[in-house]
Amino acid sequence: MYSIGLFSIMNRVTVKALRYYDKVGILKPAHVDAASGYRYYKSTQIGDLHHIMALRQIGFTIAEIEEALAHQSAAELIEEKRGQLLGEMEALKAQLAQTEYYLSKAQTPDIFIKSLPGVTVASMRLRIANYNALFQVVPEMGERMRAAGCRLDPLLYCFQMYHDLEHRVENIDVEICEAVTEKKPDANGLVFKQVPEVDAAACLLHRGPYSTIGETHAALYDWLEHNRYELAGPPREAVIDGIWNQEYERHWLTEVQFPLKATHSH
Amino acid sequence: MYSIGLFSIMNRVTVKALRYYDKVGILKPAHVDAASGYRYYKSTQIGDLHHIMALRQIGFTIAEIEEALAHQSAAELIEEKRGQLLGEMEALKAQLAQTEYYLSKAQTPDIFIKSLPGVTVASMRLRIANYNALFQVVPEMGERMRAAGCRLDPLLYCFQMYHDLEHRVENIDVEICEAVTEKKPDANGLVFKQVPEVDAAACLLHRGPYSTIGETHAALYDWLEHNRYELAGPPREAVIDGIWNQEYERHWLTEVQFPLKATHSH
DNA sequence: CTATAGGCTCCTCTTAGGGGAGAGTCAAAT
DNA sequence: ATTTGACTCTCCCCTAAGAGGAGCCTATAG
Repeated sequence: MYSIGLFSIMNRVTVKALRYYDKVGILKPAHVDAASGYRYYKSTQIGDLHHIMALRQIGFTIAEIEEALAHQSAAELIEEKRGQLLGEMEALKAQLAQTEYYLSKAQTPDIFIKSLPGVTVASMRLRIANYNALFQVVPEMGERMRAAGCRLDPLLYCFQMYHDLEHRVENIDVEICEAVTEKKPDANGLVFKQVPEVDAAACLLHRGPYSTIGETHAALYDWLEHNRYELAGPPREAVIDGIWNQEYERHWLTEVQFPLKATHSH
Repeated sequence: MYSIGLFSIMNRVTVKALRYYDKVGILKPAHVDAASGYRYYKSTQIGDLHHIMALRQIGFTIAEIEEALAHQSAAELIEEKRGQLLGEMEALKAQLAQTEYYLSKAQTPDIFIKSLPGVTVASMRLRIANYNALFQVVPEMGERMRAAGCRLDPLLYCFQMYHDLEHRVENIDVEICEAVTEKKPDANGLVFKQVPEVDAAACLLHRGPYSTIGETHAALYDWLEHNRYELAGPPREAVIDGIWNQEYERHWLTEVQFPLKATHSH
């Protein structure tokens, strides 16, 4: 019989941990003195402790250890843990790629991966000569929507999707979408539809005029490559602040969004 | 100005998180209504939030983000984070190798990596014909120690080190060590010395008689290979329960300890 | 017999928020 | 003007696996 301190030193496990394992019930001392409350361990318990520590070292939580001890067949639990570990590994690799990207660019992190909501939109898809044409088309679309009796969703998610397979500055295939509260019958060039949710999109804010938005797109394309992601849908530009809102172009704000799917690593 | 709910939806960050960022001071709302306490955010704060979320996504803690925001030069913090991530990656790889080892052996985890304490020992190094000779040598060593006036360390760490370069069953180069409270002058074959601490050793319990201890050694050698570790010193056997203690051989208990160093990966 | 080392319980603290209670507030519809 | 329902507020408790420490009790060596 060993006192807790001796058992702790023998096995290089802290006294705190041994008391905790007692409390949660995965390793109860062989004997507890009724009068003093002192815990005493037997040498046969060294094996039990080894087992617990071995499981801890492959990443089992205490609850999982409890289950493993009860169930007696650890194999499927280990298989499951292996799956978890592989998942964590992927996440770590992605983070590592990101750090390396920002270090190589000597840039402060500004690309944020988030999901995009599914929304009901009024949309118009058309081919425009260049970016400036948007300033004419968008207000006109607003007119038509008012005429159709649409109400904007308070979410205020208005964006353009670019359907060309690469970034263009002329003759652009663009779809303008504005979130609305409900669908109306298609009319006057307006098409109402449901844009599905996107699980993950890399988002980068663009500040300033439209003329330089190509740089922001380029930065995201560059990022895609370094981080082993692929585009999973047309790039979007979500308009946040613009001409109707801010007098100076340098205060304009647009979020460029690239829907993602992971490149199969290996 | 956006209410917290709208700002939350726009950026796909929970309201709880925004309140938390307010509380810890990394993102204070542009305006807080004095009467109602309502938080209002401006569109310029979207950029700040993006920055925070980008840092979070590469693994920065809130405290590190605070520092990054204050210091303004994120590069060295990112470099540091990269180092941390690489460390975590190594740990994960080790865990993964372990899970795969146990799955391949259809074995329940029982190998426990721990450090070994540095101790002052009385030692005798000699060549013995076979394992059984230990039962003669060890008690004799006890006699000599008593004669020399040694006192055993209450730690009770008594072990043999095997200096042969591979496991042997005959003509064994063994060093018997028993932890003592203080050094005495060397005499009568006893050598007093300091055994240094070992950072990491793979430990596996052997139950039962000495005759089968070779299997336990073999299991550890096998484990070494699968887990890309190398032996960093002579294997040890730490005696826990033995003939002086337990009548039946099947109750004997010995911990086999393999000092480790990591194989340089890749 | 006493000093001291070791053991006991109980409390708080750690991350980054999540869940919920109870109360107050805002904006649209009546 | 009022109602209603959706939002928002603060406050409290919860997480995992112990670490750190306070205050008190006990085992053991001299």
